[in-house]
Amino acid sequence: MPRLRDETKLARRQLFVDAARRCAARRGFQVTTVDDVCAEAGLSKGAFYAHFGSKQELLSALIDDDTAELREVIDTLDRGRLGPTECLRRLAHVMLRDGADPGRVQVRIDIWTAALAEPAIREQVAAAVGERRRLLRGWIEEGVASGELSTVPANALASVLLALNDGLMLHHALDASGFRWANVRIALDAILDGISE
Amino acid sequence: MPRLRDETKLARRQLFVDAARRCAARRGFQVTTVDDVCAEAGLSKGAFYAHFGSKQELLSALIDDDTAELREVIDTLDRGRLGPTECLRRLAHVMLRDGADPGRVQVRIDIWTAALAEPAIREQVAAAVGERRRLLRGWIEEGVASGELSTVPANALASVLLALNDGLMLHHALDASGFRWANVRIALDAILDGISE
DNA sequence: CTACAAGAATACCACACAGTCTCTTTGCAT
DNA sequence: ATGCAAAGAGACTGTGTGGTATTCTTGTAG
Repeated sequence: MPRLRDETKLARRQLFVDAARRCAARRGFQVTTVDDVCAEAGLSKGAFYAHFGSKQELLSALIDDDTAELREVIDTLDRGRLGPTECLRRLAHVMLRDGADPGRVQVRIDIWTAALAEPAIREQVAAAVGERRRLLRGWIEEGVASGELSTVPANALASVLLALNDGLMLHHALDASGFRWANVRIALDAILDGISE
Repeated sequence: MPRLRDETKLARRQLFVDAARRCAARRGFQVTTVDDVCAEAGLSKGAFYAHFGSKQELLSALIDDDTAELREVIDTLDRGRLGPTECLRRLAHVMLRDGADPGRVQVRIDIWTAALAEPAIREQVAAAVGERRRLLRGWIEEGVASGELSTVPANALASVLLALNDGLMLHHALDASGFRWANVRIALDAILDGISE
C-alpha cells in the first residue's frame, strides 16, 4: 500500500507547523487564515487537510511544539549539576530572553485565548504548566532542604515564578519602552535574594 | 433641535458598554458579535452604530471602563494614610481577589490580544499601565527613603509587581485547580518580606 | 399641539474564511 | 517498470458577521 514513509509524512506536517508559527508570530494565530499558512508553507489547502482535521488541530500541534522547546531547556538545566538556586536564576534569565521575542509572545497570547475558550486546549496548556511547576517545585524543595532558600511553600512559589514569567513577557510586549530588562533583572535578583537565606 | 439630553445619551452608550462587558466575560470579546451585544443590551444594531463607529471603538470604551475601575482602587489606597508597604500589600490582595474572577480575566486577555494587533489600543493600554507603574514607583521610592524597603530600582520593581499580577490572574484562569490562593498569598508575602528591611 | 430632526429598528449586502469536492500527480511495494 | 492508493492542487460553497441603507418612532423646542 503505497503511502509516504512515516518520516517524510511527519516532516510535511512539521512544515505546516513551522509555517503556522511564522504566521502567528507576525499577526497572531486567530487572524491567520488556513490559506495564509498554506501559502507560507508553499503547499495547498488539500495538503493541509490531509494532515490536520481542522485549524484547531494545527493550534494544538503548535502548542506541543512550543512546549517541547521549553521542556528541553529545563531538562538541560536539570541535568547540569548546578544548585537549585542557580537553576532558578538561569531559568529566569532564559525566560526573560525568550520574553523579549515579540513573535513568541504573540503566539503565547493566542494560546491563552484559545485555552480559555476550548477545554481541550486548556487541559493541554495546564498539563504543560503543571509539568514545569513540578520541576520548579522540586528545585525549590531541594533548596529549602539544603538551607539555600528560606522556608516557603514550594508549590506556590513555583506557581508565582511561572506566572511572573508570563506576566513579564506580556508587559514587555505591551510596552517595550517602559522596560529596561537590565533593571528588571536586578529587581528579580533582589526578589530571589530576598527568599534566599 | 430635538435630540437626547447629553446624560441620557451617555447612559445609552454605557448600556452597550455594560452589555459588551457581560458578553465578553462569558465567551471573550473577539467571538462576541455586534449582534450579541445588541441583544444583550436590548437594543438594535442601528442604535449601536449611532453610538460607536465600529466594533473596535466599543472595545476601546470597554478598556477605559476597565481602567477606571482599578484607578479608583489605587486612588483610594493612595489617599488613605497607610504606609507604602501596606499600600503595596493591600493592592496585591485586591488584585488577587480580582484575578479570581474568570470573566474579568477573559476580558483582559482579549484586551491584550487587541493591543498587540492594533497600535491605537496598545497605546491606550500602555498608558493605563504606565499610570499604575508611576503610582507604584512612588510608593516604593517612599518606602526606600523611609527605610521600610531595601534598596531596589523602584521603577523596575513596580513593573515586576504589575507583571506578576497579570501573570497570576492568567495562570489562575488557565488552571484554577493548581492554585491555592492562600498559599500564593503566603509566597507573595514572603517575597514582599524579602525586599523589606 | 405640532413639526421635525435625531434616534432606533430591520432588512440587507459584501466578503472573508473554514472546510469540501474533484481531479491530477506522486512515490512506494512489488 | 508499473499499478494504484495516498497525497496534493485548486476551484467551490455555505455560513457568519461587520457594517449600511431605509424606514419607522420618539422626544423636545417653539
